[in-house]
Amino acid sequence: MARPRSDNKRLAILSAALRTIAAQGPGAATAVIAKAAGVSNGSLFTYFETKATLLNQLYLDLKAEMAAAALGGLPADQGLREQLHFMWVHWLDWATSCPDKRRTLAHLEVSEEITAESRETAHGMMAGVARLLEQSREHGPMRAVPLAFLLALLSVLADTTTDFIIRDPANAEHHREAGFNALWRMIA
Amino acid sequence: MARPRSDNKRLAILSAALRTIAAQGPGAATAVIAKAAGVSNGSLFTYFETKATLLNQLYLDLKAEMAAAALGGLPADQGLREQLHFMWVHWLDWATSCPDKRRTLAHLEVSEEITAESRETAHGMMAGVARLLEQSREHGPMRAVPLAFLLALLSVLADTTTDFIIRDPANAEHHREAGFNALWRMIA
Amino acid sequence: MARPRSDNKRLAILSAALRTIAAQGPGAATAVIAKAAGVSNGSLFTYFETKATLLNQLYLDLKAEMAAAALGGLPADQGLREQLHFMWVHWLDWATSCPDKRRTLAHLEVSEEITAESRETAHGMMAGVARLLEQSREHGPMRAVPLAFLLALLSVLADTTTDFIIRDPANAEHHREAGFNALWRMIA
Amino acid sequence: MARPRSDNKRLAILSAALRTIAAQGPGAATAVIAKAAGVSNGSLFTYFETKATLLNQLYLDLKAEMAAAALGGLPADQGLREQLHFMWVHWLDWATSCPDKRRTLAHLEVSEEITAESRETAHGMMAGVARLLEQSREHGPMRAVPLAFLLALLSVLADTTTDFIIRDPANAEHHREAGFNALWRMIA
DNA sequence: GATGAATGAGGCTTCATTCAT
DNA sequence: AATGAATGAAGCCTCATTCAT
Repeated sequence: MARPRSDNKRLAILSAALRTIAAQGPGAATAVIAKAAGVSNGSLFTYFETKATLLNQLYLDLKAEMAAAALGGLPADQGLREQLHFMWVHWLDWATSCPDKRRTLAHLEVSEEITAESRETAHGMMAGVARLLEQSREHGPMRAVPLAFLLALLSVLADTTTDFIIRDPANAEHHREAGFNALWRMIA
Repeated sequence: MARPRSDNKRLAILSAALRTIAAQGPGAATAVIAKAAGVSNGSLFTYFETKATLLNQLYLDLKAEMAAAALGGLPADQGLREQLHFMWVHWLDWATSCPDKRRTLAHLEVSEEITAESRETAHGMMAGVARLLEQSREHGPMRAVPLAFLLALLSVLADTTTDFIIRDPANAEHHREAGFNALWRMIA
Repeated sequence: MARPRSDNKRLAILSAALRTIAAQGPGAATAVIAKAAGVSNGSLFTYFETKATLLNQLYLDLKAEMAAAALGGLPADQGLREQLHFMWVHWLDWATSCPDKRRTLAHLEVSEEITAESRETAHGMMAGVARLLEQSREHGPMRAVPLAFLLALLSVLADTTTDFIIRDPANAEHHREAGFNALWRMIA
Repeated sequence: MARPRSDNKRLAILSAALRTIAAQGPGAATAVIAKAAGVSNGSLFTYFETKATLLNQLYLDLKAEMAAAALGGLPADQGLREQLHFMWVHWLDWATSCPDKRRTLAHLEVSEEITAESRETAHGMMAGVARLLEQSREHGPMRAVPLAFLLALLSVLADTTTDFIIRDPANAEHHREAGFNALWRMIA
């Protein structure tokens, strides 16, 4: 099977999967996703060999988008705290402004269908974040723990903070800063 | 009087569900769970009206067990930091010593099948932890954030730390303390 | 298995079956019937070897009761038309006053579970009605058709008339007489 | 364009349902019907959303066919008695020549699965018969009873007569005329 | 005998994937 | 390549009947 031609269709499927999974979880039927994409039942399988393939791709796309949002435009000329704060703000902005993406990502993160390889790749996308973290903690109390540990902590902190912002958007900025300060106290 | 409903069997089903879901996720077939419990296909449904019922029950049991582990034997006569540390240690001990329970709980936590009511009940089980947290942060930098936020942070910190201990058991104690110190820096 | 002792229980089951089947059709679960009878699940099967046995017994009981209602107190000293009218009135009275019995009988009449033998036996219960019919049509236009045909016609006439009485009870007497007159015109 | 939904297959399923239900009643398993239709288990559900849908469709089809048989080619230029007789003959011809259809229709008529709407629609198909009946009874003894009552009587008369023809086909014509004469005496 | 738990064969329906058009 | 019908393996749950207590 050659590479299918229409990139549009491929993207439509990915986007439909995003919306559908946000609403129904990863158990959403491929037929439903296809219909949401305006594409036939069977076409889905010319673009993605398998439902798992689609899920993994979606996972990687979302992770990449999230990483890009977090890392884009980092003010390299400023202090570490400012850079980390910048990243934090953009990460949370992304997460709170696309609740579907966040929700779907949360679903996929715990899905059995996502392969170890995908998780590996996704991990790599956060290299920039990791680097920033590495520098930030260099002289701090967590200078000796595995970096991966720190990264995981950052991730769940961001996630939890996002939850609270979504639940109580009136105090978005307040929660955001509280979360960041907690993070900074932890590592620096 | 007829054969009484056997508590053993009930527990066997719960335990089989635990093991099976740890391995296959909440999508595990009831038939598989039944067989793992050494019970007939239909018997499962005399003990649990529905698959969802079983899942919710399992969720509540695990939560209760976790809360009990975390809160049992709290040294009320010691300082807050000591008490919180005590809780932290016992919580992580429980989580690292029953990886299946932890894994299953993680699965259920994000499952669509768990009702709001169950989550509510589970939340109530953590009241003791919440109280401890409340006192610990009373004069600290997070004295103004919603307690629920703090509780959530504690929970994901514990979870993440557990992950690292399981992945690298040789340094269990080290990770455990690193996690606790991070927590304490955050809140106190 | 010896003859079980409690006739009460046997009757309770029969009566529960009557009510339950009226409401849910012959597909009603034996467990439901047992519970309605205030009897255990398994007891039902010490009184009736099989669900089919129960259904057939119920069928026969209802048929017998209906026949008895129709034939009881027949004024043997009066004319044929009067006797047939008497029977007609009592038949319809019975049918309209116990809608559950009628409904259940209708269900059983078309059930696959009722054996040919039961139908035979039930047929025999209508011998009195048949005799009356035989005499009534003796010199009429239907003197040559099989008696069974006539009996069947009488039966469906009565049934249909009952339907209309139940649907429009305000004109019960009117429908009843219209039905009888139609019958009489047909046969005499 | 994909393989179009095959009318053949649809009809095969309907026909298999007809045969299977005639033999086993409306409790017949969808799997059995599918196999009888030479179709996969799941295909049945691409043609009929639900077992109930299939049953209702079958009911309507049979009713329509029966009505068409009864009303087709009505000699409008002849007297009422002749027209009614014509209808009677054709109705009975249809019923006796397709015993399966008749049997299945009888089963469906009393099934819980047939919706009120289907019954309504089916009722409408008999409008032609109703009209004929209306005219026939206009000056007769039943001129005052509800037309629906008459229609019901006609229906059970036809049904009962069919039974006897099937049971004793040697005297088909005889039974047929006896039935018709009884009907005519009743209404005209 | 009475009870109700235990059994396991189906029943209906969904769904990922394949295949004819 | 696109379509959507076809497939059949599960999945959850029901239920008549049996059996331990």
